[in-house]
Amino acid sequence: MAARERFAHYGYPKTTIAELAKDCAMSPGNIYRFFKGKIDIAVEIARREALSAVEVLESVLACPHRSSRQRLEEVIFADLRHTYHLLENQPKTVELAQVVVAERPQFQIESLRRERRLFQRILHEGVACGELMTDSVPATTIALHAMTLKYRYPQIFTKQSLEELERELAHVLSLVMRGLVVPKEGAPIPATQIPEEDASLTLR
Amino acid sequence: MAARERFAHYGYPKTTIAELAKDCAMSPGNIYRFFKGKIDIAVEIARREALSAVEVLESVLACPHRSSRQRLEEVIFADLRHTYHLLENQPKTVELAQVVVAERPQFQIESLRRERRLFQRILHEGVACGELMTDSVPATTIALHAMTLKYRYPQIFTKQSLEELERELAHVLSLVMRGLVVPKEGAPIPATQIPEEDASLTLR
DNA sequence: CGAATGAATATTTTGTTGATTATTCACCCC
DNA sequence: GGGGTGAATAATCAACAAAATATTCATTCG
Repeated sequence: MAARERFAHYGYPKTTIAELAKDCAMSPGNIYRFFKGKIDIAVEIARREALSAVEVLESVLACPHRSSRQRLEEVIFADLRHTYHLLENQPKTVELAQVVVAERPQFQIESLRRERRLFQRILHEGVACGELMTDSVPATTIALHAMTLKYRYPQIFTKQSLEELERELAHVLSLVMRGLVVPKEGAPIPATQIPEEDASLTLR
Repeated sequence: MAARERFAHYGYPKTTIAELAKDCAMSPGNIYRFFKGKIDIAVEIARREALSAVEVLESVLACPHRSSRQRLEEVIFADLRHTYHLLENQPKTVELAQVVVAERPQFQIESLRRERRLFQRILHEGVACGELMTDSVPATTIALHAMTLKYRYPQIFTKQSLEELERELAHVLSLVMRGLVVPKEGAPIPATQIPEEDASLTLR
């Protein structure tokens, strides 16, 4: 359904079923053979959006020559940048997401769960190869996810710039990594560096 | 102005200046000799509320026989419990706070700053007595504050119970303390225990 | 004259109505 | 008969009027 452009351009409430039907060369009534209601169209669009965003993040896992710490950090930074740019450049898409979450709370829960699973996978890997240490991977996953919540919903509380948020996130990660990373032969655990903005991770 | 009861009972929008004036045995016009507008009355109430809340938290600092870690943890837990109970039992007070923040964003910024200062004081102390270690107290303060943001605005994103939030917070603190606490003679850093709910810290 | 009033005015909220839009469904076409 | 239509109906939104309320200020009071 390429008519998601309409939502992105005119916004969810201002887009009518009649218009959508016309785009698809259908009658309004026929739309309801594919979707139970208008909101379900939005849900489907948001679902694809969310899946593709996670897929992009997963590409970080595929990169070789990266420590688990780096992977974790890059995923979290990429996430911050992605939602930040969305908020700035695609306000209508954000509005769509808000409508979906308001109407279908389950949607958000599942999105967050997907993201946590990504964290958990990286943590597992890191523990398995002796790079990270933790008593309990699931508990640490939840903690890590909760600690970085602010960077998943930036600009909701504070109106900070991306640069400020990145600097702050670097401090947060430095602190948490000191309790997570296995030190190398007495050397202190280095502070987190803000990674390069990777076009392939933030584009769209 | 004891007529704050009205806001707490009927809510900010449903309380009229005329009622407030009657409570004070005044004419409506005379209120404006004391407050610039209706919102300023709410600001004053919220300000006192916020100050007394911080004062209560500061009483934790006065307690002897407590490590810096314990103090930090107790302040954060007390904060979570305080706002959680407020949200449950005093919805009108929370509404008041939201109105104030919406109208006067500066108010929230200053409340957060006060709280951060409290964190910073504890951190300083801990570093001074060799109990905690960090490169930079200010940076760590900001990081700690950001990491615990979820527990300062509970139930806004998720609808978790207080018990869940406390368990989660304990994991978060365990993780961060491993990077913050100076280990004692090779012994591992213990996990965070959920402190007793101290009536003097959560009452009202 | 400063403190206070309360009627006058400005602003915000509430309620109502008409129009727009979502959804259903009896009916048509291939 | 399955896939589709579009008029009929229900739900929602937008615009406007009426009512309630915040704020001002000329006037009074002590």
